[in-house]
Amino acid sequence: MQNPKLEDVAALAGVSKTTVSRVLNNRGYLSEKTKQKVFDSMKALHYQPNDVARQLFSKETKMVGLIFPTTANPFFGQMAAQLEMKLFNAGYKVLIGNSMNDPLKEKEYLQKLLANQVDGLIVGAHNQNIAEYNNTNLPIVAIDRVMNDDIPVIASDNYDGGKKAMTLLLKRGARHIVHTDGPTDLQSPALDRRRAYEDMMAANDLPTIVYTVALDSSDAQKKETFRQILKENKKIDGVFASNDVDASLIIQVAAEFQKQVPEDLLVVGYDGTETVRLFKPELTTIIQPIEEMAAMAVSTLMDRIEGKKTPHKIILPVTVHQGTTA
Amino acid sequence: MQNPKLEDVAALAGVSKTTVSRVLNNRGYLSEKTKQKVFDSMKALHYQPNDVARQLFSKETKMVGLIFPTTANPFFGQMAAQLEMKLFNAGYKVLIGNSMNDPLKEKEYLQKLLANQVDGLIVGAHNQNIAEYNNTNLPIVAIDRVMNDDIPVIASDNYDGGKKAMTLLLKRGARHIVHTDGPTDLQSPALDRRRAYEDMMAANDLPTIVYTVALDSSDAQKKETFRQILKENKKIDGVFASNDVDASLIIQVAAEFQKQVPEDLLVVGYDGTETVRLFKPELTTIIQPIEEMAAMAVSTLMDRIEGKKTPHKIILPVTVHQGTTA
DNA sequence: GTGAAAGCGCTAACAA
DNA sequence: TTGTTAGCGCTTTCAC
Repeated sequence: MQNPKLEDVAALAGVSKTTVSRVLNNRGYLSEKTKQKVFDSMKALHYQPNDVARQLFSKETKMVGLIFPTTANPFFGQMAAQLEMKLFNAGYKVLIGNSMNDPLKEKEYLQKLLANQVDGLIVGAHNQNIAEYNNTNLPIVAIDRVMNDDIPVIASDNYDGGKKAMTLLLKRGARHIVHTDGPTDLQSPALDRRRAYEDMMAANDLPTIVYTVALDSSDAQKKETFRQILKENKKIDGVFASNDVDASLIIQVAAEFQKQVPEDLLVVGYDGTETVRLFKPELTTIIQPIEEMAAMAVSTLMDRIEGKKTPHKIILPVTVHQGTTA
Repeated sequence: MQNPKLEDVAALAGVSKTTVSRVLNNRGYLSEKTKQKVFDSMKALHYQPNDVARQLFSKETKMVGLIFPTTANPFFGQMAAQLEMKLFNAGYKVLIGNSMNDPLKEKEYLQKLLANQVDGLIVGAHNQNIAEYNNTNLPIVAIDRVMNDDIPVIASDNYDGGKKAMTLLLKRGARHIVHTDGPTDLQSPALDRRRAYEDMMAANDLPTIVYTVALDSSDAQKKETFRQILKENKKIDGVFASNDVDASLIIQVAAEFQKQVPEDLLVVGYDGTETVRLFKPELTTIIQPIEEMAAMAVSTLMDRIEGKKTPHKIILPVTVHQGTTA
């Protein structure tokens, strides 16, 4: 049999659709007897209200779209899990899209999510020039990404994180420090890490050496870049990587070059997910407060959905995970 | 302004709703001129069809629900990412729910997803006795979990994986081998790993030592269990852990006991995600073919949705990642 | 306390 | 080639 509908319940209980709807939503005056009859009929038919019909009427879906590069990356996987938990507690379901750093895919997702009438969006993906984000007045919150003046950004204190990382390297005596970075044309708060690097190097009269790593390059391609770094910079004695994946790859490549970490090369990563701290506790890294960021993202989105004013930028503090690599 | 609807487009273009709908779905005969008029009006109004209304009519949402323990775990994070990609390519959106190994939450999710009229479900969560799974004739596919006779299971070859792990340990001379396992009351194909362990130990006339690790215990709690293991089994020289997280924790605990890996203790893990191979390449582990499993799960689900018959059990081969821990 | 009827935005028979 | 009308399953005025 097809799924029973409200009408079937009404027929079985011998009441009108209105009454069943009232019981369902606990609205208006109802005699106990009627209520009971209706409940019994619902049970008997295994009745399940159809949310799609409700959504059409109420014009809200209680769904939030998440657009992230990929949950396969521990940072985003953990962020997604935290967001999902907090949205669940706020009564929202989560429609997820992994953009894989592909602008086309991101655009398609955005369209699908809009078509699906999501009540809000949390974006952690990193593509440029997706005009559609501006064409909508859907509540949106960005994570670690500046989208436009109207979309609030949740970020960790990237400048301070960069300073902390550099302090570690400089204290341990590194002088020829390389920084790996994402594309600089992205308006990302993560650029503050680079600024901190540059400022600290300048303050110590040291020349900066920055390599850009494309977001969509494979691990193999990244390794090739890192081999290049080691070849081109014989005196390199420190690396401030913009994330823990890059840091790990660099450590692997360093081994190929017979460079010991930390003896010959100090390495500091970035992100400090639980996963990396579990699997690679020796990696010194800057911990982003994922849970707090998720909490702020969700509460900010809820504020937006309720039409409240929200700050444009929310910055949360980072901490250091002291391993042995720096 | 509110989102424009089909009617607004029709009015602006000076045609009927039907015509606009036809243009939208490219159905029936339409003059080029009319089409153009309609397209222009859609552009002018930034028209976006409302999928909720379409879903109500078509009775399909093109959404698939995913119920997993948590995407924060690399195995599930990668599995979710792969499933999402493949479902996207098949034209489906993904509603995700992290059960956090909480039966109540899993039940709530299931209800929400059913209410939301998802077209299918892929379940990787591990709770027992959720009757609702049987009460529905929604197409469902399970990953690494036996749910009932009617729900197809996608799993990797756990028995062979267990054998491979044990072979590694035995070859390197381990004799007092402990196995850590999930709860045995779950009807999980992962139990085959344990069977393989028991069979191999028996074949070598060795006594089995199995510890059960609750799924919802924290890393700290797990570590406590592992300290116990080392205390209670002074002669232990090998561990076959049921997953890489446990393996990592055991290695950490072993260090507390001044046990060197692999000199004093051989360790083999399970799962072999890209993440663990990146962050902890030294860990010898059994690689589950996540991508292939995701592909089979999706194609099986599609078959189910189309009403085709599907095999009840699909088993995919595992491989060994040879590190230095065994 | 309860019901009849209209409508959420869309699609598809059936006409024209 | 295009329009009229009914209806997807639900909620809510408004009337009794």
